[in-house]
Amino acid sequence: MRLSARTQYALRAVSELAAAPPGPVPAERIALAQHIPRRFLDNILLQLRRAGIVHSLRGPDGGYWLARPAADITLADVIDVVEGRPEYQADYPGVAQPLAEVWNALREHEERLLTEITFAQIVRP
Amino acid sequence: MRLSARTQYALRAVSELAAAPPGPVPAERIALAQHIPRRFLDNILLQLRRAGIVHSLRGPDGGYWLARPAADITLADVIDVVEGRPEYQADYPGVAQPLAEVWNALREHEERLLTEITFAQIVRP
DNA sequence: ACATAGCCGACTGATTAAGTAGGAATTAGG
DNA sequence: CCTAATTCCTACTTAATCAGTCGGCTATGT
Repeated sequence: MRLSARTQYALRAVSELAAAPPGPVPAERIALAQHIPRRFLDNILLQLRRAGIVHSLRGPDGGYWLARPAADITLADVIDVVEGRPEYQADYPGVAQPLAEVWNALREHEERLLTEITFAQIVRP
Repeated sequence: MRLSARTQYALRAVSELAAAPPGPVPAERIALAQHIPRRFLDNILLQLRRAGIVHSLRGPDGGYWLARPAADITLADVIDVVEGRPEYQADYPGVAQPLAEVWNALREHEERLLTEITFAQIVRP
């Protein structure tokens, strides 16, 4: 379960939005709260917006907020956007073939967890 | 659960050794059976030998074999050698803190599976 | 108008991944 | 001893990915 810094930042940013009271949260606030490099965060939030995870508003009192209720956004939703769907295929010849089933089992377990946990659960443990 | 090509090759090579009758198996044979670039495989087998996973013998009729019974070598044993132990640490401020526990849960499940499955199980499913 | 935000593509420097190259050392058989 | 098979070892190369950074533009509320 390797997650890039970018992905972890994205998850933390969304957590921050999920925990915030309604209304736009400026990127600056998120950056400070989660110790994320400001410019990099911009970049990530842009990606999340394009994917429809968050909405945004420019100008004073602008910022970002969740496009859906936190209970409807799973960890997998965010990871998929930032990390991209992993193409998995196994060409394991002969005796090594059973290895592929181990990866499948692991991947499924991972998938199940990540699609079950929402940000509502994260911010209210 | 991201595994580098190197790691997957290592696991497949060990599987091949686990499935072979007693006696040295030349790298060439493994490379052919598993479609692994020959030189690269050399490299990997060297690492496995240094880690004490396999033994080797040079010269004609030389090759590699498992240092221990296949039932005593787990997937984790090989992965740890090739991939190196992952340093995990989480500095998840504030509301994002619960994320860390999700990673822990995933990592533990992964760990459990990988340390339980041996190459004896892989080659005799 | 002005300050405060987000929007956007391009760029950079460091690290890792995936092999390759060239040859030296060892072993068995004749 | 000679030869062929095979492992051993260091170093190199090439491409991709990662983790940001930069410069400037655009929208919005007061």
